[in-house]
Amino acid sequence: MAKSGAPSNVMVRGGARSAETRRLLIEAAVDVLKSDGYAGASARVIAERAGSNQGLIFYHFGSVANLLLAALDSVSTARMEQYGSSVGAVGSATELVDSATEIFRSDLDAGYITVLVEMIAGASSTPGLGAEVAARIGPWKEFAQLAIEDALGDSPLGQVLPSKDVAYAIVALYLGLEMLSHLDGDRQPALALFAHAKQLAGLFEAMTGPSSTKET
Amino acid sequence: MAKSGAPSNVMVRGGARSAETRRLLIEAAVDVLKSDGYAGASARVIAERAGSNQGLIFYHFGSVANLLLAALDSVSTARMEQYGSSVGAVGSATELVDSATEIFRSDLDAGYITVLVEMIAGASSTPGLGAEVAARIGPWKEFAQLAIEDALGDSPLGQVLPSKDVAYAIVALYLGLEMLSHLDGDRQPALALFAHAKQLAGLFEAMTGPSSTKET
DNA sequence: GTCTATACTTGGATAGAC
DNA sequence: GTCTATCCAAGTATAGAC
Repeated sequence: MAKSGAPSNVMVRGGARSAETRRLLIEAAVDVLKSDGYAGASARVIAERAGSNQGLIFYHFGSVANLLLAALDSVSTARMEQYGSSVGAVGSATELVDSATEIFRSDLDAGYITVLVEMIAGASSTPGLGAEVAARIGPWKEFAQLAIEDALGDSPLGQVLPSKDVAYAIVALYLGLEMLSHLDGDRQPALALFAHAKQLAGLFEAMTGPSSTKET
Repeated sequence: MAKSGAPSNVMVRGGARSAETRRLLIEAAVDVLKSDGYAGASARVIAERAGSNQGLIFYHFGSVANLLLAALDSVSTARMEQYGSSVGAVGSATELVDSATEIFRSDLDAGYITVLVEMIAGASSTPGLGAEVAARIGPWKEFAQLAIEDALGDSPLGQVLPSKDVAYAIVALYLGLEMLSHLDGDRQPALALFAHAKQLAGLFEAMTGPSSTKET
């Protein structure tokens, strides 16, 4: 039963050729999600952008939805690898805002949040997809929560606001800001908000005194 | 040239029968956007839910996208009529949060924000749709801005934070919270946030003194 | 003027070629 | 094992019936 035949439902096949094809398709899927959204992400369009045949999508991933989930995974992984290190470096509210600003700007330019938004919104149209997407947002929330706890954990504000709820809000805000920025083709208003947030953070730190910052 | 014939690109036709068909189609379009999202909102699906013929969509609206825009207009209008009166009644930060909470809960149940989210996310896939949707978000931003100015206009916080930027953030947050709530099928985390916001508003009012509330 | 039947296009999925 | 040619369903749009 070892080397036997017909493509099963379970993905991930052996050959190096296969891996390369998969990589190209995932890359193209991410690209199409960014430019044409979920509704425009058909097997044909994705395959064409990958310079590949549309049938391969069903061979390698079983369905378009599965490929799109793989694309979301790819983006999530890339993002976490990119930012995972910068979490620990945060020590105060202003630094947290600075870090968040940089991450948001970077995410916006890379189109990471676009992919996430399109997958969330698109999930409504494909039965079963919602749960899969929901499961993949966990890391995004956890990442935000970790950053918040690192920065505000033992400060007065940290006592009042549960980090989990705040993380939820931050992720929601990211999604919403992406949508509006993307729609208007103008990221300026969103970035202006981060500038205000930094002002507020500074104000808050001044009010509660320098002792509120974490010392390692 | 008065009573002449062939359906032009410009919509809105005369008869009462026509108006009724249009109404049914718009209603169905809103419904389908809520349940199946933009990607699932095809002419066939919408027409079937309206108990109507799919060809009528193209006769009355010229394209599916135009019908969906009409659906968005319908939702926007209904929402503004529903909440327009409650804006003036707000006099303090806590009242503003209370009002916002109620509006958010109502929006969530009615599916208004779902329609908006789907249209924004879906706009990526249809050329030209983005600009149309963007133009229709103006009122939502203005509504939020007006409410904020009413509540915070001459308070200390109102001096620091430009109402336009804050309104932008609020709308973005609404969109994001809707997406997450909708995806998880759980509105509890989002509503918990409003509870926290009320705490903060109360804290803020206590700090700045009762003089910061508006007197009419 | 309003609506239905039909034409044509694109999309998902697979049977079969290599 | 990997990929391509082909099938059928679903989509948009319109020509023509009422």
